[in-house]
Amino acid sequence: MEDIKLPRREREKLRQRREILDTALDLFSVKGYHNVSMHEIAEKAEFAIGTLYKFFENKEDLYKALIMEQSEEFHRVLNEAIDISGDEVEKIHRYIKAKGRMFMKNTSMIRLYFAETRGASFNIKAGLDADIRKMYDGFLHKLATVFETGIKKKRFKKILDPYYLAVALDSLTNAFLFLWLENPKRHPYLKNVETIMEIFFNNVRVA
Amino acid sequence: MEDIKLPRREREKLRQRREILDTALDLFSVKGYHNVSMHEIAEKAEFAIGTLYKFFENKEDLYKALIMEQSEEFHRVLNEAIDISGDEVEKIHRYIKAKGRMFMKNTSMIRLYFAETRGASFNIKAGLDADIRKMYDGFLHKLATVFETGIKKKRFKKILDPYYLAVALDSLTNAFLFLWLENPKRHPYLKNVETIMEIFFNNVRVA
DNA sequence: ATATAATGTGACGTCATATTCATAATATGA
DNA sequence: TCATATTATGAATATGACGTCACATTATAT
Repeated sequence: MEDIKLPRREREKLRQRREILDTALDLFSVKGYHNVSMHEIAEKAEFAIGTLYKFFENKEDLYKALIMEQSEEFHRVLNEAIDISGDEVEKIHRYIKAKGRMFMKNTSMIRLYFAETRGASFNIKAGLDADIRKMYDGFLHKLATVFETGIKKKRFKKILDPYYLAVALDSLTNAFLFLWLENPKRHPYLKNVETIMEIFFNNVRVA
Repeated sequence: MEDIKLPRREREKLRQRREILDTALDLFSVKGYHNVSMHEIAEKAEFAIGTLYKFFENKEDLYKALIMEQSEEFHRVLNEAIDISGDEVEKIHRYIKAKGRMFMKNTSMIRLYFAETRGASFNIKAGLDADIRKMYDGFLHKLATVFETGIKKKRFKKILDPYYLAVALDSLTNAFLFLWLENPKRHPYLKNVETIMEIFFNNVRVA
């Protein structure tokens, strides 16, 4: 975060770049990659077509820049949630809540993010997908270490591979966040944070 | 299934239609809707372009026919798994296994199916999405009744909304099936069926 | 065997969209 | 202020895909 002392011209450029990306995010997240034209982005962002090509090689390049930026922000927040100190259950609780906040703060971003990590990403020919998967899996492994530590400390049962626990928890949070996306009033995520904790940490079956 | 006694010509037509759809499935599931042209489908299926338009109004129509057919088959099998008699845990076990079999039998279909039900479906303008969601949600509600009955019979704790239990279970199975898709040797689903049952029916936390 | 109907074909028209580049507008600094 | 460099513009071009339709091929009936 040391972008404070750039030459005026450079800062101006960055600001324009940001405006283009923000506009593109709005459009892509609602209509999808193939249903948004460069003209549309240019018009909505109030730039000429040519200007877009000053900032990005081509449409795919613009899209990649957008996705990478958003994904990095998303993962930064999630990693932070489990990095700061606390016991294992706390960390997990924090992660579930932080993820929820990220969703609520920017649903556009989320829609795009999931188009890339979930449903096979058909938008972009190659490269991007792999990068994001790597970040995603990196986070899952980190989450797995939380479980691993919990098991070592005998807080959690040692019945399962920690990585699988991480995968399971991640998928549960996604499921409830999707419910929330579809119908926020009917399925308030904050209430369901506890549901997730229940499912994960308590028996469903009667002993 | 009473298509045995159609006039020869009609049967021939159906066979051709099927060939087109099968080819389209291969292509769409790998490259996505927008990266497959009608020409490409025609060529791979060894028909002329014009012939495709004898069977389907347009590209979108072809795609819809494909998705609906595949989705119906998928849900037919899942519904069957929880319809036949047995106690609630058995039904759930059967569902998890049936879903796994469907994945393994036809991964192409699955990729397409998830592109539609998961990641926001940007492919098709309207209509299809809603139909599939409806089928999907119908199934979830049916799965929920299994939990509901289980709770009534005091097999399951009454701590959670049965619908949420269904959503959670569905999402867990998806997560492990995605793992399997990515790396079948490393993450064999059949072994993970038990993992899923463990997570769902046993405490993770030490009592 | 021939006429007629049904079906299959693929070159081509049309259109949408990505990208380019000559020119205009603007900024810089002497 | 004016010459020069930098940046923005958008009309024009290149590309590629959908979908049509006049014609070719094949099947059916007399």
